[in-house]
Amino acid sequence: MKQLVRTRIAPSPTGNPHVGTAYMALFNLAFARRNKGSMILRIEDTDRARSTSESESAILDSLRWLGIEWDEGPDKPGKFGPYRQSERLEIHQSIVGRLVEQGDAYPCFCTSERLNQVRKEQIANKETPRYDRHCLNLSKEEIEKKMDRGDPYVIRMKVPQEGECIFTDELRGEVRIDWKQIDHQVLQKSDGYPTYHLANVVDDHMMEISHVIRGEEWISSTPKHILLYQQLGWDAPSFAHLPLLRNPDKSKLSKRKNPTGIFYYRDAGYLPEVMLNYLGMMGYTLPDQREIFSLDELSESFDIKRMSLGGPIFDLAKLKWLNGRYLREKLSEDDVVERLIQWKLNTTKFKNILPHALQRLENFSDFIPLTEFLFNEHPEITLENLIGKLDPGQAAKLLKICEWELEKVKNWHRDEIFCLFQDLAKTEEKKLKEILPLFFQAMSGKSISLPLFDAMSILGPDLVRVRLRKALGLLNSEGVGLSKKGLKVLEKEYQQKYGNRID
RNA sequence: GUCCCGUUCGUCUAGUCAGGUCAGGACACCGGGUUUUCAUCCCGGCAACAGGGGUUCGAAUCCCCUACGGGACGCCA
Repeated sequence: MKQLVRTRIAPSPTGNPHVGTAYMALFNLAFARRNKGSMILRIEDTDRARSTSESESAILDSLRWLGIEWDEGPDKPGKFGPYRQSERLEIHQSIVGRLVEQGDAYPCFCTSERLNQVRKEQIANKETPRYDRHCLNLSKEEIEKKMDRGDPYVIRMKVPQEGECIFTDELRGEVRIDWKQIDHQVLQKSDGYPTYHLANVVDDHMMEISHVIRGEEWISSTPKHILLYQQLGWDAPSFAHLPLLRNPDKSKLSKRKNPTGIFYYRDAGYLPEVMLNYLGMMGYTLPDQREIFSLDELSESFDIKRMSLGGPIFDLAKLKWLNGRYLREKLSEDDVVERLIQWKLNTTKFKNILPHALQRLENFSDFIPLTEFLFNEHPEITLENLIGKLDPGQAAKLLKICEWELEKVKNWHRDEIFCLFQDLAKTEEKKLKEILPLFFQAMSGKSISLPLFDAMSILGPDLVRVRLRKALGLLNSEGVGLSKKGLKVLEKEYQQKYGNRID
């Protein structure tokens, strides 16, 4: 009797929906459909500090926009819920309790300061950073004493000292990793929430996931997961690790180097079915090698063994070409009109824009030139206009700081952006008026345009980030940007003045 | 640094499992044609089996080593 195929995607709601998530979702879905199984969407929100419900709904929206459908999820109750890990806390804690009782896990009272110190020393001694098992052999009395005192603690897993973990990756075959390489991973944090490793094993088991299809980045922690399955007496699912999408420099796709937000592509005017089609040709070809295909066509013949394992570079040029082909081959003219309206040429969007444009209009024909940059993926900018009266180095610095600061914006609204610029000007000891032309240019390529903060809020974080980066790129290519050294210096300075970066 | 994974045109890839066609297609690029411009479209061109050893009559394909690239090494996922 063949086991029912159940796959899952497990995004963590900690930021902008990422094309990598869509990439994994696509193949999980294709695999599930091909095998008449189901795909589950599970929200991995065990990081209480970073998870937000805005991000969660953004992820759901972005996947829906792409046409990715799940059979069970937080919005689609099924037999195996809840589908949000934060709502499964009791389950996770009881399993952790069981592991402790069995002697497969133990409490650890080490402070993060101590851990950092140990890690530092290990790196200095050229050792592999790893938990030194300081708390492994605490006596019952000691543990009780510390707990009674209310000392914060985590629960760590116990890992064999000898031998190796051997598991089969569906795509790569046998993988062997020495248990010595595996750290005594934290299973439960001091706030009582499980870590990914614990929660994902427990939930995959309880949700009867048959195939774990995830990114290559997880290979090295798979032994931890296998061990947990063993300790809990559960059968492990099959594992298939897909290659990671890459930047043009071959590093793992990151928003610092590439637009990685799903909404970037939506807002820049790409069709969702093109995104899926394009993602589908990253690491995969249909047996007949056709290049234009729908999700259904992909699913119909999908064979995971056909995945190629080299990390594919996400190439905007080919994506653009593909989108062009859909526009002129797959859609009728009526369709295109309809989709164009859906995109930005609609009343809602115009109503959004008009208040900021109205004072600057004399007749209708002013509207398009004035707002053109809101509809343009890449407005043209020139070095001279960009810099204006600023010193080029200063301009580069401001753009970079702004890019970093913008990452901290929680609610992408005019007012918050305004505050950010006020602080920026103050901290850099400039008048707001002095620094704004730079950003007008970076956003619109013009000096006559809409109010900056409103324009930025309409553009959204993804398009804004790319524009800032493009301006920075222009400075660099003209040899007046930030050098590598300059960037390092700036980073330090930034940290002092603005605090840590997040990205 | 340690471990793991990977490597076919600049890019996405076919071919690898079952060794035997000048290594095929697509993007990009270059050239030509159609088009009042541009784009589309059509035709053509450039361009790769990372390197070295084996096994074999024969290796992109099987084995080993090296190099290079990537990933992991968090109370992130």
